[in-house]
Amino acid sequence: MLPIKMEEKLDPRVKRTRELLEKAFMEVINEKGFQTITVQDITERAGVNRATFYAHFADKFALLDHSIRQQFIQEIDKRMLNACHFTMDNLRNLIIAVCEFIRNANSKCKPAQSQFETLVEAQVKEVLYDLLLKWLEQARTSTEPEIAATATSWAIYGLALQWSHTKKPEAVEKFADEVLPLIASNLQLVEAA
Amino acid sequence: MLPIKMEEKLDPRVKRTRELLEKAFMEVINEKGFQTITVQDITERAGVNRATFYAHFADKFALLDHSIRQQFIQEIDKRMLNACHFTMDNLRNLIIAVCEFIRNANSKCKPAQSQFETLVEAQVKEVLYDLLLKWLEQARTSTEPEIAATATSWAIYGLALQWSHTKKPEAVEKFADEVLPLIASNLQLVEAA
DNA sequence: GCTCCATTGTTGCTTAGGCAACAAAAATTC
DNA sequence: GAATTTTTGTTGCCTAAGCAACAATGGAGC
Repeated sequence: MLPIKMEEKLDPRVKRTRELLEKAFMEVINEKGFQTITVQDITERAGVNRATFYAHFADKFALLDHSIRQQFIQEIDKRMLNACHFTMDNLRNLIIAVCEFIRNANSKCKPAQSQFETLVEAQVKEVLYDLLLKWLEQARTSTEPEIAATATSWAIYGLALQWSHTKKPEAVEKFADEVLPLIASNLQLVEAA
Repeated sequence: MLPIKMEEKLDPRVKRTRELLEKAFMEVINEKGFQTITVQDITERAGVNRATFYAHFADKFALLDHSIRQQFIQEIDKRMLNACHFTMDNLRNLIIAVCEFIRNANSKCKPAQSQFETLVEAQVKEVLYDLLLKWLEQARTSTEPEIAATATSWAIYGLALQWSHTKKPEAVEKFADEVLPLIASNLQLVEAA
């Protein structure tokens, strides 16, 4: 159950092809690095026609974007059994998910991948925004949901990034507890009767 | 490289679908047993449409046949790097492959699967026949290749089955060495200058 | 017996994927 | 820097897979 988009009953063939491409992409990228790989490398590994690749992604950069996004969504799924609505616990898990994701991204892509950081940031904030917006639309807020969602997504990412640079990884939960009230206040939620 | 049929450049989609069905079949069969599973179970697990199943197999029995055959072919592939032509070593490995395959089949399908033994026998002998025939057609024989291939395939299977009932599994290689001359004589090969 | 429900095969129609060929853009090589 | 190869996107045509609906079969339960 994806937290953002509910699975829109997409054609099994499409699902299969995307998964094959994503899987192959991760494999090949770990062997040769992003710069050197070609679309051919990916499609050959995936056992998918090259023309089919272009039916799904504009180029390998688009696949990279999509891949980052999917991995982050998976990170969320892993940590939040029910992300459909807001609870303090869900919010806490969400913060932890962002921290862990950034930490993994940094550790995996250490060499010369500061290029990736921008992409990661963009994807993560987008997913965060969508999820938070969904939560806020189901609740009462004292601000426009779009405003609160933007502020909160930026705040979460900024804090998580800072944490990943300074704090030790063991303290994720502690860190989450620390910033939870601050983040929550960004949501501008009004208590319901 | 399959030993029997050279890979006839079959459509990637066909290959994919068959593999998905085979994989799902093995999974489901290990969970519920062959009798109780339905075609739906298999196709749902595989993520393949039920109609597509029937485009490939007449029914679950046909898939069972195909599955047994494939597993035996895999057993051969595992043990024979180059099965394209006859050598004493290839023949020895072939004998070992049959022994191991029967042993595995018996150990896995202990309960109430004597029904399967007939199917296993049929498939194994068929694959053996095809492979031996290919070998013999590349060589000089003092008999019709079809005759020699039939006799040899039956002989190999019979001996392997007897071995699986009586001898201890450790002695596969020893057993193979023991029967190798006898089996080889069945091939009716004439030494080439 | 009977109904009810699940499963089976089959069918026509739609959609996604494979393939080959192409021109254009990058890289390589020399 | 010219020539050659590789890679890239794109296209039209063909085939395989998805889907929904159907009648038919076959149990399971009453």
